[in-house]
Amino acid sequence: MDAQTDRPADTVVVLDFETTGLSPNQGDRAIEIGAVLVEQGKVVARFQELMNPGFRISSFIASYTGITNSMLRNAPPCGEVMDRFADFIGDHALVAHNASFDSRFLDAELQQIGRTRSGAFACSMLVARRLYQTAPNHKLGSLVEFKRIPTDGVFHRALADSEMTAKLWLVMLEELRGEHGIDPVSFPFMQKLSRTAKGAVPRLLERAAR
DNA sequence: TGCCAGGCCCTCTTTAGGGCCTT
Repeated sequence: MDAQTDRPADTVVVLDFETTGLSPNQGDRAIEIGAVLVEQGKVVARFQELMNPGFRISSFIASYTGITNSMLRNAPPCGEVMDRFADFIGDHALVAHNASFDSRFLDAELQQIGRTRSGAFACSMLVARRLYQTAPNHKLGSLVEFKRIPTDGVFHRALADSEMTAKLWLVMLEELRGEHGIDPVSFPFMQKLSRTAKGAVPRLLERAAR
């Protein structure tokens, strides 16, 4: 397996942002980053830091995340945290639930400090939409419940959500290996699966099987 | 004052509209 072009899907950084809103283009900023480094299917490192966006967060965000203005008052600024986080992710492949959201914030925050990422993104939500077409919906919490993945009951905090996303990701990889006979599962295959029309998913899985 | 995300994906589609998902 080519280390650069065909990386294994079980060695990734799974990340999750809590933010002041939905769009960095509208001035929203990150307020917390959580991530786990997964190597060969095992969590080997964790990253979690609050960061001060430089303005007060709304009561909605405080209520939604449990992160308050007083918690952020003495937190380091976004740039300082993101510089450390960029070192944490290195050139690893990246995974997030609804990756288009987290990739926008990651790239916007890195741009603020003149850094970039090299790792490609995959989206656990898009893969889950293909694999679990009978799930009631594809919210992270619903999928965790659907797959009976144990949790500590914490939701909408960055590290907890990244841990749950990592567990969901590994469950999907295990099903692709065990039930569909695809081994090894490469990161590019997961990206391809996430972009395959739902009706064509069975044929893709069949072709990829041993 | 009024407006305000963006990408994916389905369908009563493709010269479009609206729900889902993330905070």
